[in-house]
Amino acid sequence: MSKKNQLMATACKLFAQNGFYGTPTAKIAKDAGVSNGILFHYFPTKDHLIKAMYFDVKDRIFDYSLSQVYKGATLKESIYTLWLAAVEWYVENPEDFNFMLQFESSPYYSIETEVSHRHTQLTIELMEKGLEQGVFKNIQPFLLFQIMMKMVETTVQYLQLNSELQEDFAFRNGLFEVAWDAVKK
Amino acid sequence: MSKKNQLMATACKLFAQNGFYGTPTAKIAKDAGVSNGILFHYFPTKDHLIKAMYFDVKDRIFDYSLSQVYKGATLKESIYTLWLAAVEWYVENPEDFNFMLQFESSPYYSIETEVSHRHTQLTIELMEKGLEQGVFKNIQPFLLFQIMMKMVETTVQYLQLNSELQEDFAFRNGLFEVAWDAVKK
DNA sequence: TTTAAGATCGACTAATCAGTCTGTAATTAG
DNA sequence: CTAATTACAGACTGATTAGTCGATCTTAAA
Repeated sequence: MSKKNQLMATACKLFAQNGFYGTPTAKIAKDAGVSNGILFHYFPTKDHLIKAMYFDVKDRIFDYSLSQVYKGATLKESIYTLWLAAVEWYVENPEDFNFMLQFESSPYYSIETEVSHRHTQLTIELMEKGLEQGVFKNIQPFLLFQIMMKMVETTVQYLQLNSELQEDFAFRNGLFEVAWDAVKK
Repeated sequence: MSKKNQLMATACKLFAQNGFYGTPTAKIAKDAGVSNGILFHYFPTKDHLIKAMYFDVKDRIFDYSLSQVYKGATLKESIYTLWLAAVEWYVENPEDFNFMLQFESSPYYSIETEVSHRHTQLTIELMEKGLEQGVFKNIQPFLLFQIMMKMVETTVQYLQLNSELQEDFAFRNGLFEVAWDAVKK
């Protein structure tokens, strides 16, 4: 792994443990096994690092999600696949999850950056399709997207607290149905 | 307002704007119009202040919620009232909302503190009642509680972005039905 | 009136930390 | 082979900031 990625991975872990506030750049560099200077070589400021990490996580989830969907899937299948991919990614990568949680409720986050990402756009397109087909309640597509994503959050958080359920497919499927029932007409 | 409350209110606003990280204690004291020293007279450390604020907000919401529920309400009515009270409180007090959002995804937060609060306990009791009556899907009461609370979050966030909907009762009711459809059998 | 306890102030400090700087290896290009 | 660019190290610093401290004021009890 490149030192840049090493730094981001270490930062992710430390941020999840101690928060942005409680994590000095020096410690990130030290734990990553690189020099202090190199951090600021790749990221002009700590804030740049944090923002870069956000896009990095988003990108990785998006790539994984795309690898899971298949052509010819029905609308519900596609949404299910995207939903589940997000859940599984976060269960496998809890640091990513905790980082995102923190980031999205911090002053760094803005809706614009969220909406601009391909992952969001793809999901919203699916929601629009569902609205056209009349399968969803009459709710703006972005809000539908938010509702589904919040259910991902809820699911992952619950799985973190009850790790014995992490292999339980039925449980996850059940929670997808909860999310689906929420938005379906 | 006492200086202690003055400090908490100011801290709430500043934390919402700049995050825990970006808000020095000196600025909190200055903006609150009190001395630096008095902050540490009431709160031994910045962390104590942050945790005290969490319980303060929780308490205030709980008091408000209780004032809204009435005896003889059906189960769904009670849950609706609690749900709506939370939404309205946060819409009226956006700093409280942003503070809680940040707090609950920070390392300060733990499930134990959440569960120990009367507000959580009351809501969970209602969920248990609903399970007995067979109106909910077969899901642990705490998870039911989480799902409802996440829908509060989603609703408030959306209302913050679309302030023209803040007076729209139909919209809020609609979103409660979304939440209800999610958990009902 | 005296006394004690808490409230309030603001200057001060010790430590921390984001970001700089200078110099050196490694890599790439010409 | 050489020049230039990029990767990397780690000591250093200026600014910031959490928390301290002693002094003064207020309140209320005794």
